[in-house]
Amino acid sequence: MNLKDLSQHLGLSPTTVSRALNGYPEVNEATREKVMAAAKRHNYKPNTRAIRLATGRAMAVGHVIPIETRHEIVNPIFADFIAGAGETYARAGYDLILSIVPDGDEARAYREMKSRGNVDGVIVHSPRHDDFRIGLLHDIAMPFVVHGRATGAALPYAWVDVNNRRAFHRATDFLLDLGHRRIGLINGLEFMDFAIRRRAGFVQALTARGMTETPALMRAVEMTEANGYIAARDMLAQTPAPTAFLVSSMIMALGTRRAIEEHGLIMGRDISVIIHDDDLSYMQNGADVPIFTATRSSVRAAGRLAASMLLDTIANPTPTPATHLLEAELIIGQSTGPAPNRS
Amino acid sequence: MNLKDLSQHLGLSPTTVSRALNGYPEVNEATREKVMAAAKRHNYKPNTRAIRLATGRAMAVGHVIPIETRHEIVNPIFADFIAGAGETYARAGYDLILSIVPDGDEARAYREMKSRGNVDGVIVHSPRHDDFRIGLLHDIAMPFVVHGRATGAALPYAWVDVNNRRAFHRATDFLLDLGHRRIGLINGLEFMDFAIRRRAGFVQALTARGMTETPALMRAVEMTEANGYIAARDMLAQTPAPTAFLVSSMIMALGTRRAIEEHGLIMGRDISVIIHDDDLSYMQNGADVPIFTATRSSVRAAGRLAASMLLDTIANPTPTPATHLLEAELIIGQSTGPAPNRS
DNA sequence: TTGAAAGCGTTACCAA
DNA sequence: TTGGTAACGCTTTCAA
Repeated sequence: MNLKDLSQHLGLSPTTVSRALNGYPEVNEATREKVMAAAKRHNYKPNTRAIRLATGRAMAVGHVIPIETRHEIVNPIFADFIAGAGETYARAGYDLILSIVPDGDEARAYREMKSRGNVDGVIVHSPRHDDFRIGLLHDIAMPFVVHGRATGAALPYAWVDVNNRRAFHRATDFLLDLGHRRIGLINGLEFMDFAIRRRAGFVQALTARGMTETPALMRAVEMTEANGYIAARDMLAQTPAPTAFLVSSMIMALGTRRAIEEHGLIMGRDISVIIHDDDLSYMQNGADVPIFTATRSSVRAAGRLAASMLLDTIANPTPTPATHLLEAELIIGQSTGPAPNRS
Repeated sequence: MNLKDLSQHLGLSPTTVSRALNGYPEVNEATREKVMAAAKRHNYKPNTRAIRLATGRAMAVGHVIPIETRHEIVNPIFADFIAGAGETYARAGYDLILSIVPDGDEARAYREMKSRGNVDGVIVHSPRHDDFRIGLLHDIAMPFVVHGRATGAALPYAWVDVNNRRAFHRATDFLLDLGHRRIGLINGLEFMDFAIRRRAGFVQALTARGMTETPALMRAVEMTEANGYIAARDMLAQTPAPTAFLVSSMIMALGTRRAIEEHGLIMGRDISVIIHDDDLSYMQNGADVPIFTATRSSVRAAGRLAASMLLDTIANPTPTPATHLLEAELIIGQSTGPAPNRS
């Protein structure tokens, strides 16, 4: 059943039927109702391919996940975020195109998206510091919203981000309140924007209490289980050892836990650990709080927000990009106790 | 730059240019070369929207992730699998459309995809036992490949699956070889196909050694951290307690670990744990082996395989669906030791 | 308020 | 081997 069929059934022209269905004001209300009813009755769905060609819009948004091909780093697909964005797209009749792009030819990939015209805009994930994609997308006039921030970018751009700085400030405060004085920071590599912000929050919290950061208790490493292990192991070997850890990802925390156990300590009893991870799709909502404390944001809501910002931009391009900083939600597990009385 | 522009530049008809570019045999080689050169020079990319309408193909594949809306269960987005599939699509010029579908109106969603014509086929994720989607997709003539299996389905269908039964058989064997005699199975709910197969493998391994399964040491629960905790806690409270656990997901294993620690035991020293999880995108490849043993498959390769099966089916529909059973790769962590000498 | 016709950028059929 | 023309299913402009 296509538009022509439907209009013939109704004894109307395709034009009128199209207008009725798309809510144009100039159509007679009686006609509109007849058309709507018939459309529903015959289960008419407009053909997306035809709409796309006729309107010149792709009715699709690309989510671009860059993957690091040189090393074994595969960036996560931000499941919660994307699920949230998907809700928004579905409501607006847009498709979500997931694009896994090897970092070697990202520029080519974006340009091709543009010239092939199969997306109206993109969400940029995993921004790096001063990310080149911002300039590129500007150049090719591809609407976009960044999931995260890219400090150092010369041009303004729209973004949605979790307040990483504040999250780490609060997490650090929390540990300081418990009496911890030697807190180890296990952070991601600091070419990633969020890693810089997280460290800043950590340091600020210490400074605010008249303390200074100890370089020996700070690591910035590739976020892998092995590196989480090494970082924690090395810090635990110091005298005095840290009494708490602040870990910048779930993956690294697996390694951190291993080091702690190898050291003969029990996490949450002998040593406190706070983990921050934005992609907690593998943990459940609500009651499923792990043994340690986790700081997290409403990632799904962030996805919805970013998506509607992008759709807005596509509909009416504005010179001043919108930005949204979301506060992370702090979740306290049961077993993160006070600082142990160890020297 | 579109086809018309390009053909005018060349002094040829759009028809000929199209044929030259698409490798039709009837075009003069000299002409073809001229056309190719001009296309490259002018950086001509055919407009996807037009191709789609003209050919009637969507040049896109849908990956449908059902989400459980009644409970808080959000099915994972199989990052590795999808990344693998994405590679295949990219090579073939297809888009990957990620579709998050609330389980309430899945049928509607599939029918709409069909009538709107924005995908040529779909990958079905997270099949349930006797999944209704197989019949549905058959009815609406939508090509599909299932990621997993749906035992009990009346119709034949194409699938790619990990050999869950064998994986659990081998994992159980491994523990038995270490001397364990009381092994707790913490499994997912058995309306999910893989959960049934995993239990079968576990039971078969016991049976093969003349042992019988102990119902008190087997749980089938919703795969959450909390349930992993409860299951393990309850089993540990029994006398005699299990000396090992076989856990059916990473999420549940977090809870299992918590229960073990609360019980005053150290995982890998006092008690062995094997975790099986197909979606290990958050662990890195290679050396990053956690403290416990993990059984995993080459999920990315499975995604590539499923994708090319689907593209084949789309290109030339065959009555006999292809099926592929992949062996899981067994990864041994350092600390899973022999059975403790506890009664 | 409705309709006819052109157009979107390709492919595909039929002639030449 | 090449070209003209219709077709894909809608939207949009222009007339009525």
